[in-house]
Amino acid sequence: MIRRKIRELIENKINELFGSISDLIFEVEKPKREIYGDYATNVALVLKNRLNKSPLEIAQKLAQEFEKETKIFSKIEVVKPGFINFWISQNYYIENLKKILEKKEEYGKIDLGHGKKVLIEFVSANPTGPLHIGHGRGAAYGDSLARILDFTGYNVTKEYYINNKGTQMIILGASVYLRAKELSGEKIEFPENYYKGAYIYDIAKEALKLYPDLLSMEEEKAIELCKELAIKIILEDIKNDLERFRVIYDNWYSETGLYEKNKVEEVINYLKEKGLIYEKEGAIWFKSSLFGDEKDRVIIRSNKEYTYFAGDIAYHYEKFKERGFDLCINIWGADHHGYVKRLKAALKAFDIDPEKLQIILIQMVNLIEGGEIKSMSTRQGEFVELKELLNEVGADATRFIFLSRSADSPLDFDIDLAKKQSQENPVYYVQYAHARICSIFEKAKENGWDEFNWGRANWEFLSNKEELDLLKKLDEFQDVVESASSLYAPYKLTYYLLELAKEFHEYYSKYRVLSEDKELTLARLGLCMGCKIVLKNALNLLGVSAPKKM
RNA sequence: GCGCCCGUAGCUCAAUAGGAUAGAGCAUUGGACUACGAAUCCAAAGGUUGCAGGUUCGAGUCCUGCCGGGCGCGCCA
Repeated sequence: MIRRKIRELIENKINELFGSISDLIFEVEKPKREIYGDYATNVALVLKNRLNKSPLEIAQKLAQEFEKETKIFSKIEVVKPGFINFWISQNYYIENLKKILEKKEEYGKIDLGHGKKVLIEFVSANPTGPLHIGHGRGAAYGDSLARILDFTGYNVTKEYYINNKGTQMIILGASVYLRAKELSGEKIEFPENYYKGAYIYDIAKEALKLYPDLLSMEEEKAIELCKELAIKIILEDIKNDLERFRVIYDNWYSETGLYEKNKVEEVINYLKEKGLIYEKEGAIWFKSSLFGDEKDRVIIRSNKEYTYFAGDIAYHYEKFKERGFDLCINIWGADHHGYVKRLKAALKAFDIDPEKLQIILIQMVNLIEGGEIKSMSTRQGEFVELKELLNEVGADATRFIFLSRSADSPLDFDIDLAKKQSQENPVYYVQYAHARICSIFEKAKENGWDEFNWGRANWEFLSNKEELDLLKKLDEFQDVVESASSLYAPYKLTYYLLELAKEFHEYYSKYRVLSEDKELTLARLGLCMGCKIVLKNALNLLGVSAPKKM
């Protein structure tokens, strides 16, 4: 938070001293080395060209002004090329601790979104099989991002788009139908492109139970029934897994619904009027190449089937033009990146600013088992299900691991390591810090503390280096929240948690919180409570629990 | 062939919109429990940031070209 304050202060002073300067981009950063202070800015270096003065001279002038702010700064220095280094007064950090104790679960909130309506669409796996490990990463990412954006003042809706239309669904139905035949003793030949997973048998059994005369029906009708049943069962299974993974959606949006409402037709007609549609070789094409796509795309195939893209155009048209979202965030697997340009092209055709659609591509997940990479394919029925991770690893460790990497980085999920409840598994390191603090408070109660009146605490007792470091770390939380939100980067919080937990564990092993000295104890308990609150708030943004005992 | 992502310590990854002497964890080695939970802590060691140029006060970060890896390039989703 102090970082934001310093930034504002700099902006104000520049205005006073040099007049308003447009598009000024400068940094307020935490230097890597302590000798450069708690924070530093490069603003004088950036201003050099604008003001045609030496950076040192500019820095000196600004520093003089900042020295007046004795409540915030304890020391200010101008160095070498023109950096200004700031040391923050302990008093500031104490005030921040008081704020934490007062705000509790509200601490760290910051209004970046100003109530902007944002839709986060994620997972959206086709209901052709259970969720696997790759979907899990998208689920953890999308849900955590939703929590972070909500925490930072956005009005967030979480949505799952169900692709329940098209050839894949027919194949799904036919797969079930064939398995039903097989189960009834018929000899079958199972085509290469059908769904081979074991779950298809389960659905087939269910179909036979529900429709005893299934196999004597007209085949087309039987497949249709199998399809409907399969979608229903698989979707329930998906919902169930996601719930166990603590991912709760606001909407489950059906693709077929778009067609029932004639949305797709409407949107295609609109494009037709604009002259962006043409017919070639029996198919209907959209001139996406006019809007930055590599080539035009088919939206209605020559067999009159709509492509997935057709539905997606209508879906996104509706998101912006009818449902009124200011920002839409789609979270896709990186293997879909080729699709980005055509969807943005569609938005441009509707005069929707393509920047309003943020597509976040998440790199693949490699499953490591026994030290080897296992390959996965839904069609072949070879994949590790999310369910398996939930059963064997648990939601907390699974989420933490998924959220420990930037989306750009492929993730190796070592299932053996994830299962271990040991130091190699970082989630426990963080949770343990929280549990330890809870345990201290339990002990304190045993020792006769029945209430903690922070208002009466004498914070001067927090005078060790480790205590000041912790106070600084707690203040930093607000900056981390801000960057996690504006960069769509939940992993920033994961790293922050590990750092905070580390500093707490160090402190814990070096100093005793509970002692005969009541005043010292109360101050240290206050610091512990601050850590507990921040740990819990940060964990909550990842959707990971903060246990009292482990 | 074209497009997107990536290349940092033995391994897995950070490095905050270009900042100062590139940091963690794991693994390795050696230490610390009769006091709030040892799922913890302390210490040691580990690097030509894939290669070569360029941009500037300053490059792991930006530009160009190579090398290596992943993923795409359908009237599939």
